[in-house]
Amino acid sequence: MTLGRPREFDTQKALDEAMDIFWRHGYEGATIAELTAAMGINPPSLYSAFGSKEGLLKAALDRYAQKRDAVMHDILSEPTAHEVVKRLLLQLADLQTDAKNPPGCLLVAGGLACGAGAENVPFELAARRARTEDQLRDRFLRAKEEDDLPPHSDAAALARYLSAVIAGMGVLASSGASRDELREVALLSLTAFERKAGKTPKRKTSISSSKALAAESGNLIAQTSVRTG
Amino acid sequence: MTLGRPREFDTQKALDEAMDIFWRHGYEGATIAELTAAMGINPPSLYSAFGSKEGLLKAALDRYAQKRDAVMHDILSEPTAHEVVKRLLLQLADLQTDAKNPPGCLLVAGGLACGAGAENVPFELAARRARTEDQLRDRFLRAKEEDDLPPHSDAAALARYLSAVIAGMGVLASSGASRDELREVALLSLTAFERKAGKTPKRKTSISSSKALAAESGNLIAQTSVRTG
DNA sequence: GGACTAGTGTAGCGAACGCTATATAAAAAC
DNA sequence: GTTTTTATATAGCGTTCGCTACACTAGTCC
Repeated sequence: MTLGRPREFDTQKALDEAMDIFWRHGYEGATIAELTAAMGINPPSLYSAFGSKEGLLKAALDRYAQKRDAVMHDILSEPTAHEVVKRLLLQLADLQTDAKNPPGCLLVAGGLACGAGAENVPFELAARRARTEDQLRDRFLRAKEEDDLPPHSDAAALARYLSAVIAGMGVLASSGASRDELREVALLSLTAFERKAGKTPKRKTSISSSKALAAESGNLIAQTSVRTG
Repeated sequence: MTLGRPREFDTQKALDEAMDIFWRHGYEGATIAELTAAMGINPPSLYSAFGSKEGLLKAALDRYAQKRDAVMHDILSEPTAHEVVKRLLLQLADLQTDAKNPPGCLLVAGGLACGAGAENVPFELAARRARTEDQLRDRFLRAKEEDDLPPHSDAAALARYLSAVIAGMGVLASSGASRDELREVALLSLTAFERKAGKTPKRKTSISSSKALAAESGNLIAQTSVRTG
């Protein structure tokens, strides 16, 4: 034991609860009272452990990144860029609609635009999103070296495109899109990573989504109008 | 003149200013003090004209939709789905990085997740986003009827995919992406709307972005790391 | 044991929040 | 003119915000 009275709460469990609140209500929408209630502690414990509300957010984001990196590591080790992207997007469709988490992505729902006194929160979230983009860019650069992607392809642009799709899926998910709807978006996004006919014998579905999901399309309009209402 | 003392401020100009504040700081980050200062009025005038902070947001969103519909009307009248999408995405890349507005999209930056007492703000924004998605779906249904899109294509899924891309571009823009970076995303997104070889003689660039933008790719990594910093 | 260090619970700080009571000013109605 | 109606400016309402002073407790160190 280090010194003084030992901490009575589990830091990581508390951070998981804080993460959930930030995710669900955004940084500015999450109040200290709500956070401490969810974490099962009192304000002084929060401030002695994390310094400030923003410090708590950063600690929660670190934990978020930690979990995400574990997933990303597996995905990035897929043999081809196409498989990396396909698995990444389909897994994100699952994660962003997983009932264990709030819908969408913490790095997007946390707050894209904040008020006075929280100006660097959007910046902080953007930095975390950029990390994933950088990982993808590096993976695509490797794919070019391996002749997996054509030499004229722009790894940075492809990574940025994926970054946009991922964020967009997060927005859709946070407004109630279903898992299958997100999977359709994922499969359509994949089009940009398909080798064109003549280069390789492989040909995938082009404009429509996969057959497996086609049956779902009947009620999508109804679901869309629910989101609209 | 109707009755009583006439209003001294221009409602639409005031709404434009309010829109700017909501756009820049989000719903929860925008304070009444900041809004009234930007609108050049005092709180009682705001509340007599718009009822509440949320009422002001809705009025600002109505004005936003009004401007957006004017743009959408022209775009949707392009002859083919491909041209609709191309013009839409490229124009959005311009709009979301136009110095006359805050970066990104009000319907995304306004608030994806809000705290207690503002629960229906994210819902309201989602409904406005869904409207654009519905317009696109209807346009793609028409394109199918005109044999402009293949009969097996899923208009709703394509519209949802675009909705994701648009939102994603908004996220990127709000974290400082440049106009050219967004244009690259737009062109890559367009891949999902290209007829495949064998169907039509036309062939566009496949994986890399257009040649016109290729020259920009050299400093994109640097710009990305600025976003990261 | 006593000194020291650090976490916990209560209770509440000052500031900012969304919003409004009140008095006054500017127009139409008569 | 007087009355009626609505907008404006000042000033401040009650509440909630992020955060902390304080007293106390649970440990290590000697």
